[in-house]
Amino acid sequence: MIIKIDMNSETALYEQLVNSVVWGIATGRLKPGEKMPTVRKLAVDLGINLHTVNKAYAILKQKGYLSAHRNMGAVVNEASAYTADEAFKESIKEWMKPFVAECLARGMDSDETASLVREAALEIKNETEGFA
Amino acid sequence: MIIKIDMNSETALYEQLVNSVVWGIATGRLKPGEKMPTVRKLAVDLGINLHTVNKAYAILKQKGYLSAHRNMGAVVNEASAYTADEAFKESIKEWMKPFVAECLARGMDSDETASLVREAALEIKNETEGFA
DNA sequence: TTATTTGTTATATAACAACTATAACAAATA
DNA sequence: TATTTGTTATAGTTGTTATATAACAAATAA
Repeated sequence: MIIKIDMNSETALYEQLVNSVVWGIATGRLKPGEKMPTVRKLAVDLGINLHTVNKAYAILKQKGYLSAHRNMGAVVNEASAYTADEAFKESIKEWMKPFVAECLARGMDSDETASLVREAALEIKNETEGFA
Repeated sequence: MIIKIDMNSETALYEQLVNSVVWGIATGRLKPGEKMPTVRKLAVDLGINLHTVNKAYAILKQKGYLSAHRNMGAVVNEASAYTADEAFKESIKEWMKPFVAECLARGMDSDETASLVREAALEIKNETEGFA
C-alpha cells in the first residue's frame, strides 16, 4: 500500500498516517494479515522522521488495528480486534457532535445531516486516490 | 446564556467557546439578535484571558454566526448569514470523513453510520446542560 | 467636550505539542 | 555473531495555546 502525506495540511503528520491506515482498512485495500512497511522504511519513503511514524503506529496498535513485534514489522489485525462496540459508537458520536451541531445551526435537520454522512461513507468506499 | 468550559478537556478553550455558541444556536437557545456577553465580561466570568475569548469571537464572526461593533458587544446574526450552502456541506463532509472511515473500518455500513449521526443530532436538540 | 465602554491590535512570556536528530536498548532472525 | 526492527531516551526547534500588559479606535454616556 502506498501512503501519501500532505506537508501543507493542518492535520498533524502522525494523524494523517493514522487516518490513511484506517481509510485503507475501511476500503478493503488493507486486509487482515497484511504487512505494513517498517517504521524506518516508511519514514524514509515519506521523507519524515522515524518517530512520527512510530507515534502513528503506536496509536494504531492502541486502537486495535495493528500488531507489532520486534524485528517482524507491523501487521494488520483481524477484524475482531477492532469492532464497533457500544463504547466506540458513543465516543464517535461525541467526537462528531461539534460538526453535527454546526449542521443544525445552519438549518439542516437530523435526516439531512445523516444523509451527508451517508454520502461521505459512499465516497470513501469508492475512493481510490492515495492507495495502490 | 451561560457558557461553561472544561479546563481539563483536550479541546482548546477557544474551540470550546466556539462549539458552545454554535451549540446554542443549534438548540435555539441562542437566537438571532441576541446579545453576547462582552469579551472582557465573559473572560472574567470564565476565569480566562480576554484574548482567548476574543479569538473565539473572531472565528465565530468569520463563520458568520456573530457580528461585533466597537462598544456594542457581539450579537448573534440572522440565520441568512450562516446557511448550509454547498461549500459548507462539502467541507463538513471532508472533516467528518476520518470518523466515518473509522466506522466503516469497524464493519459498520453507510446506513448504520448515518443513523449514529441522526442519533447525535437528536441528542443535541434535547440537550439542555451548559446553557440557561 | 470628556470619560467610559468595548472591540481590536500589539508585544512579551510560559507551557505544551509536533517534529526532528542522534543514540541506544531489546527481541527476533539470518 | 551480526543485522533487522520495534521501542525508548534525550535534546533541540518550531508552532500553538493561553496568559499578562498595554495601547488604540469607535461608539456611547455624562
